[in-house]
Amino acid sequence: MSDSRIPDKPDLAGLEDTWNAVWDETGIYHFDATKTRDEVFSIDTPPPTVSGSLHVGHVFSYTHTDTVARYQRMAGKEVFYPMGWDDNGLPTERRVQNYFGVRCDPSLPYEPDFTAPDDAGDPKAVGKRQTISVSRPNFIELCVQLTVEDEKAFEGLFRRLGLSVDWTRTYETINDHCRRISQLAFLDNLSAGQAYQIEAPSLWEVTFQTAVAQAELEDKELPGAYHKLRFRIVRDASGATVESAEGSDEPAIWIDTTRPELVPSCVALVAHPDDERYQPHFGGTVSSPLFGVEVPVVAHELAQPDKGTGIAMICTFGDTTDVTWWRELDLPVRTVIQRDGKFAAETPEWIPEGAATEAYQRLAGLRSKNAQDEIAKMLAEAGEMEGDPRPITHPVKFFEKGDKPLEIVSSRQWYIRNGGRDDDLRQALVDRGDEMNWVPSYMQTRFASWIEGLNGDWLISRQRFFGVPIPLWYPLDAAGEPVWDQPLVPSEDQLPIDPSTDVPAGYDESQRGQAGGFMGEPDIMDTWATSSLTPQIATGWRTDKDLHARTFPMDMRPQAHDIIRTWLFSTVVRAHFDADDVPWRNCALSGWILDPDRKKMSKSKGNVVVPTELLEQYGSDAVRYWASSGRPGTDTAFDEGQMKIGRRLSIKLLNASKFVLGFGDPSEGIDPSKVTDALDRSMLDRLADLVDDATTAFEAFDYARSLERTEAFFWWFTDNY
RNA sequence: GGGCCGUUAGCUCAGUUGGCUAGAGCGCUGCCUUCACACGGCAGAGGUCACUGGUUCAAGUCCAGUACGGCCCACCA
Repeated sequence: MSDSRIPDKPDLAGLEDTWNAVWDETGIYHFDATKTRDEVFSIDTPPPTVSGSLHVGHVFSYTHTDTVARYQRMAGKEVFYPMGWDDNGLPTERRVQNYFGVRCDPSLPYEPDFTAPDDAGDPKAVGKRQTISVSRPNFIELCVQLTVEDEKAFEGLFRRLGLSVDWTRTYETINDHCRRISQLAFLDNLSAGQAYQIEAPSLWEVTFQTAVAQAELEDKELPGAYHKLRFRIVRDASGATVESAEGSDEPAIWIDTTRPELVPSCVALVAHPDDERYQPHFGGTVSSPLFGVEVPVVAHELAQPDKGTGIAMICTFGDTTDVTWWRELDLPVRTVIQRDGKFAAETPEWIPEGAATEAYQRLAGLRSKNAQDEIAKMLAEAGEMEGDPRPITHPVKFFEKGDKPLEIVSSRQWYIRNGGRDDDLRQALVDRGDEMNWVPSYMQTRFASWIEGLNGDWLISRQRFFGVPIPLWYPLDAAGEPVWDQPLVPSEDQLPIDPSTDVPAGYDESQRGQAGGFMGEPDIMDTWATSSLTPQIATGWRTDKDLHARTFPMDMRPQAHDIIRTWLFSTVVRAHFDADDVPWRNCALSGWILDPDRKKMSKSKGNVVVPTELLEQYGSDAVRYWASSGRPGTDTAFDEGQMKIGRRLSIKLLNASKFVLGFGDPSEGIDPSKVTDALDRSMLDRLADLVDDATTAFEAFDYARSLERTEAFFWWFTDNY
């Protein structure tokens, strides 16, 4: 250190560029792949979604991880710190569609010479131009083409923020490597019996027309209404026909339902076995209003005597309880709502001809909401509904990215076992939580309670077009029907494949869709099916055994607490199967950035604060200072005041450094044991305590505590020493 | 309905196994253009530690309960 490096007037401006250039030239953050596992600290960095832009929340949580990375490096560890970009999923799919004016059609063949339209990216062209259909491989190419620009911008911002990432180690979740790992892991799961397909009722999004998983659900409080409907009693428990007594009302059971439109798919009425009001009717039958379909009255302990009239109609399927009842009581399937969310045009075969069919035809083609209004009218006209519907609000299940209530339809889907239907596996996964250190510790409770509350396996197939394809084909029998249970599996060296354009061994393209030929699996995998493999992707599982051995299980997974049930849990499931181990030793959960606009400064600001502006205005160190003041797992208010303080602290630090360096060249070295002045020794003691304190804090991933202590010491040092 | 977290100065928050008159920063008041720093320094005002009980020589800290705020989960009749 020479005096010429000490400026007369220390200034923050340009520090980021200066040091980024040095870091780049020296490759100081490049991973040294010769270090052994115990010398390495490896980080499973969350890949941000590259559609859209980074926001202050990213700056916040990625800074936390970076402080830990830098601490570990100072503590002597070789830090493995890669970065991924997530370009799977609906947001990217939509963005590619709009940007290029294309639509993914897996039935089309790959066109190697396809180029994007000239007006790609032109906002004026959106919605006006003719949509071009392209094959899935072409669509993926366009996605990569579009996201590479975003990735550059993201990388630029992260570099400016000072993240000590190894920028030579990046991945995109849709690239060949990730598709390969994703398909490889799936095929492993398949051969181990951990992945399976089944035709079963599952939650269905009618807008996107795809199945969704339990982890992607969200409850919304919606207005609804109880409709009290009459089911006439047909037979008693002995099977004898029940006649109405002379002059009195026909004997009937009244039920309350919020979904009267599902009366045509009613398969039974259910009440609690202990409910004395309905015990006499168990084993008997009733006739559904309007449609006159005779259904049994059954008993099941899930029925709640205090809800509605205490007896419910079971429809296939109105809600997840219906699925349970249908399965456990061995009831038939009578589906009326199709995958597009509309009532089937054809009158179902179980509905009698005549008035019942006429009634059904008034519902045919309608969506649930309209059908509900229509049937309420009919029920009222027919005198089958008592009084008016009684408005209530109730929770309704939605896909977290959807805007229509989910329906339940029966379809063939792929699942990965996750303990939802297997107590031993469930317990094994809960126990994996004990093998990991949780920061903050109470987050483990969320992990465990999510697993304990699972009610089915992980549904990974999606009826979408963009994503990592399920790497299978099916032979077609002589009648041209797929033989689902004999999938054609690609070999490992073929991966990644796209069954919509690639051909299984022993077949040629001309046999696609032909009797005696083959068909590709049409579904893709859920984005989490790939994201759950980020440790495997980053560490070179099955592709770079040497690197994998030096970095896996990883040391740290930083992530937000809202995706414990999705990303964190699914990653644990995958590592449990793939490695019989945990994916990482430490889970560091970060909190949210609370929007200050909600509190007070919404209009006064007017414009959205983007991270680049913050970094310009306050400097990276100041923004990092603010981020680091948010304690692990704690939601933190966006606070420019903290950034101002951070900026002052940074300047103070530069000036104090200048002052200290003015005393001479510190590289001469000072032996602390030779310091005799009481004042000096006192300061050094205090410093040693601080180092202990900060080290302890960082070992526990508590960067905020470390900052607080260090800052306090620094002010004491400059003021008093 | 079940569970988790929180409630300390006007604001944002520290307070680690219970232990000296409860701390910091911001903001506020007053003073200081001292040669590292006015992007600074010094001094000061400001708190029934949500509430109620309990354990203890001693409780912001432990226990029980209550209230309020937030989050997660739950079978939509």
